[in-house]
Amino acid sequence: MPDLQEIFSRALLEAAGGLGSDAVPDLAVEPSALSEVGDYSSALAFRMAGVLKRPPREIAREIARRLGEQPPAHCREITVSGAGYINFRIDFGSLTPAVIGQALSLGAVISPDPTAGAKVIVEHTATNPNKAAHVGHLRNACIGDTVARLLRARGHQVEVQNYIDDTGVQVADVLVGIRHLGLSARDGETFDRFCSRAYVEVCRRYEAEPELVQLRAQTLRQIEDREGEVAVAAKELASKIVDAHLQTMARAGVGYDLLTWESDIIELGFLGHALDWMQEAGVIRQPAEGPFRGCWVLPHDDTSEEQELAQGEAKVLVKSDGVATYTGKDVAYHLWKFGVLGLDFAYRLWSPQGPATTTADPELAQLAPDRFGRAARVVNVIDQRQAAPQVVVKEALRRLGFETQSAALYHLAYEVVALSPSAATALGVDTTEGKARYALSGRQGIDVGADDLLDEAERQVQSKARDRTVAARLAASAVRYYLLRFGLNSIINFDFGEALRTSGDTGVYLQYAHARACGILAKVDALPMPADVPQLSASEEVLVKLLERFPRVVAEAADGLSPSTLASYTFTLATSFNDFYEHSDRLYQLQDEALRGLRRSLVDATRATLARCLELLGLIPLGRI
RNA sequence: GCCCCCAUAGCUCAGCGGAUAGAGCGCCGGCCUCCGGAGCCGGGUGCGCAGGUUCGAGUCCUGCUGGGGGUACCA
Repeated sequence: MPDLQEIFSRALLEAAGGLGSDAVPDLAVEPSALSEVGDYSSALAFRMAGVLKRPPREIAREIARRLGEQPPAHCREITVSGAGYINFRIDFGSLTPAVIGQALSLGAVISPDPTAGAKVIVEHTATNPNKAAHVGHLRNACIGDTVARLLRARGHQVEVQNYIDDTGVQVADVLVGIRHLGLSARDGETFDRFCSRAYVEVCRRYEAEPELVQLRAQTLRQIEDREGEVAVAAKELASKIVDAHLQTMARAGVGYDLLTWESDIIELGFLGHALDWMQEAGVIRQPAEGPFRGCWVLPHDDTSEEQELAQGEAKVLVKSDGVATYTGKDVAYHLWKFGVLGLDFAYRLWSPQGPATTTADPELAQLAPDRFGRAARVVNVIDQRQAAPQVVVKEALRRLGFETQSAALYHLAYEVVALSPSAATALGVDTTEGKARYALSGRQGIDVGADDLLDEAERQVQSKARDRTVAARLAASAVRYYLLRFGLNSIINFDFGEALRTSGDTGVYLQYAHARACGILAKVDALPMPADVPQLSASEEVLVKLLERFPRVVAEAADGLSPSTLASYTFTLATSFNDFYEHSDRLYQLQDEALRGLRRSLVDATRATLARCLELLGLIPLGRI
C-alpha cells in the first residue's frame, strides 16, 4: 500500500540525518500548498537552520542532493523552492497502478491501527425516552454512528450503546401528564408526537400548579423504587418511545449494538453497589449539616473537601430524599462499561432483527452473559453542556482507584443545534429580539422533529428520484451530511434551506457524483490497466493524489474522532471527480485502448473510494438516481 | 465571580506553526446538456482588537471586546 507521506517523510528524514544527527526534527512531508512547485513538500530545512546555523536554502539543497542520489519510490523529481522548501514530484507512471489497485481492494478495515485490539464502547444518542427525537438528537446520533464506523475502519472492536434514561425526571413528567392530567393522543397523532405535546403541556402547567411538582417527585420515587404500576407504566412508555427513536434513527442509517436501560442498573443493584463502594472508600460523603445535609456528594476537589461541603461546591449523587441523580447512576454504568463493577446484566434481543438490550430478568436472557461491556476505552458522545457531570464520572472512577479506566474515558463533546432566525420564525418563535440564533427547547415545544425533517427532505427530492427508496436515501443523505459537515465545536445554526439543499456541498451532490461514476462504468466494459501508463491529465493527477491519501484521511478522522474531516475530504473527492468528468473525452468514445483502460480503472477506483466515504458517513451509496 | 467554546468573504463554514487564507450559498457572465446539469468555467478590497513567542502566526501565549454555554438536591 503506497503511503507517499510516509515514504517521502522517511526518505527525507534519513537524508537529513546525514547533516547532523541532533538537528533533525520530526517534521513530516505534507501535500504541497503550491502545486506548481511539487506534489509533496517539506519545511524541514527551516527547522534545522537554527540548530545548524546555516541558511535554510543551503540546507534544503544539501538534503535534496542526498535525496536525489537514491530517490524514494514513486518520486520523479526533487526540487528546492522558495526560501528552503523541499519538494517531491510524483512519478504517476508507477503510482497510478498502485493507487488504483489499492482503491479496488480495500477491505472492511481501511487503515489498520497497530494498537487496535481491545474493545471500544461508543455511547451515543441517549435521548430521554419521553418524546419524539429532534434534530439535535439526530446530530448526536449521526456523530456517534460515524465515529463508530471510523473506529471500525481503523480496526478497532467497537460496541455501540444507547443509554435509555427511563427512570429520569423527563419520563416522570410525561407520566404526570397522562396519569394526572388525563392527556391522551389525538386522532392520527403518533405516540412520540403525543408525548412531545404532553411534555410541553406538563411543563407549562408546573408554573401555575405547584402541587403538580409534588406529583412529579412522587412519580419519580415510585419509578426508582421499581414498585407497582407506576414503574410498569414508565417502562411501557419508555419502551414505546424507544421503538419510535430506533425507527427514526434507522431512517438516518443509525443503529446500535446494545440498549442499556437505567431501570436495569437500579433493579440489578448496580447503583446500590456502586454507592456502597464509594461510601466505603470514602469517595462520597454525607454531610450532617450545611447545604448538602442528608445528600451523598462527591466533592469537586478531594484536597479541600470540608471547605467545599460548607460552601455547597460538590456534585450530588444521591439527593436528600434518597433518589439518585443521573450522574450517580452514570458512575455505576461506567464502572460496568469497564468491567470493574463486579455485576452484569442479562441480555436479550430487543426485536428480532433489532439491537440487543439489557434485562434485569435472567429468565429472559437470550444472549451470552459476558458479551457486552468490558471495554478498554469508552467514548461518550454527549453535548458540550454536560461537560461538568462527565468530569464528575471520570473523577469518581479515578478516586475509586481506577486510574487507567478514568484516563480511558473520553467525553466527545459537540456543540448543540440551534435555530437560525428564519427557522425560528418558521416555527412560530418570536424573533423580534433579533438574535443570531434561537435555542431548541423540547420543554417549550420549539424544535425541528427528526422525522418531520426527513419527511420534508423526502418530499423535496421526490420528483428527481426514480422511486421512493431512492428518495428516502437521498433525503437521509441530505440531512445526515448536513449534520456531519460541521466541526464539533460549531453550533449548527439550523436552517431549512441549507439542510434541504441539494446542490453544492451537500449529501445529494455526493450521491450524484457516485451515481455518475456508476453510470460511466455501466457504459464501458471492464478493461485491464495498461502496462505502460499513459500521461495523465491535470484532473486525473488530482484524482490519483486524492485516492492515494484516502487511508490516511480515514486514520486522521478516526483518531481525531472527527466526522467533518471525512466529510470535507469526500466533498473534495466528489468535486475533483466532477471536474475530471467535465474535462475528459467521453470514455465510451475513446479509441486508444491504453487510455480507455487507464481511465476506466480510475473511474472505478474513484467510485469505490466514494462508496467507502459515503458508507463511513452513514449514507447508502446510490448506483442510480 | 470562576470554567469551557466561538469570532475568517454579504451569509453558512473549512483551514490539526509553513509558501499567494479556501469552499458552499447568493449575485453577474459564460459553457455544456445522450458518461444522468442537482454539473463545469470565470468574476473576491475577508482572519474582532492590542501585545507577545517564532526564521515564519488565521493557527501558540497574555490581555481586551462581543456572542453562546456551564457553574442545580435537572440532565
